[in-house]
Amino acid sequence: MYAELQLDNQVCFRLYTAARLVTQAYAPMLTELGITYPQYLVLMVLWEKDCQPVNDIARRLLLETNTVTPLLQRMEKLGIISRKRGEQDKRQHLVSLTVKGRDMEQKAYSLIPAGMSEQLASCPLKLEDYQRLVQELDSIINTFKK
Amino acid sequence: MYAELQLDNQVCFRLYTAARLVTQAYAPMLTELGITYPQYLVLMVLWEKDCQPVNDIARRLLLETNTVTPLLQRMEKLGIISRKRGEQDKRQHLVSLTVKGRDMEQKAYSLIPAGMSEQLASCPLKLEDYQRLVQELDSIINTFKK
DNA sequence: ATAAATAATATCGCGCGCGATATATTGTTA
DNA sequence: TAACAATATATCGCGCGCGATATTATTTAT
Repeated sequence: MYAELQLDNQVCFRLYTAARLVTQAYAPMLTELGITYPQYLVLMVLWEKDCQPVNDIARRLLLETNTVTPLLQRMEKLGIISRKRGEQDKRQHLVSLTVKGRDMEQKAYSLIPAGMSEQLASCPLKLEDYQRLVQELDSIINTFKK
Repeated sequence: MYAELQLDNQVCFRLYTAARLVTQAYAPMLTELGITYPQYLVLMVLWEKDCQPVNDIARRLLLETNTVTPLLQRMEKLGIISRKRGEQDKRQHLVSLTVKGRDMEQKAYSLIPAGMSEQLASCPLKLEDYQRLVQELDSIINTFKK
């Protein structure tokens, strides 16, 4: 019985579980939008700045391009983004929002903050707790990112 | 530009990213053990209490049985667990460690705490920060678990 | 005791993540 | 400028997670 190997002492298990459960909490709203959580992340990146190469999106999300490329292909099939080859650098694929993808921002804004805050009503954490949590998570992310 | 839809304001994106990156940090040690992170979670559950039905393992990890069943099937092929039908309840599949699975605890103990603390050396978080983080994550997990 | 409801596990399909590898384009260097 | 290295993206294979559904065994109700 090594304390270091007990499930109840694992930070990583809690991160893994919390991430899964919170992502699941997004599902009802995202289903209404017709997308998944990783697709929603891509949309947030593009809502902030449209027309970005695959690499920039991947770097922003700290994902590999071999994860992002198929994600973008599925989003293209859904008609929410389009891809075109870069003009000065023909290796790049520039990813842009379609009208449908751009219009989804309004609907997301009307669904997601309200939907999440409703579900978070019973969570005992206060604003300052979330702020500290964000800083702690950023410390961990910065420690492990390449 | 809705602040609520900006990537930098998302707790969930940080949970998702931190979970991925910390799980990746386990990979070198787990590769040496020949297992994945979810398989390591199952082993921790069984090291604590051997011979459990699929449901108990799934509940402990807050996973669905349709995730755990194939995970256990792969672990059985690896020779680290065995499954047998319950005697009083023949619907159950009781999962037990093999000798190989039990012996992996020693090796895990020699590899993982040291390997992780080495990688965490550059992380600015202190013991009390981790303790608070654990409590905050537990609040979130308890809010969203069924 | 038999039918219906419930429970435990398994199967299927799909979307990630990611290591490994391939392809095409650009940059660099001899 | 020809060879080589580096870069951007894509493809492939596999292991999750999970919604939906199926199968088998147990429990409950009639």
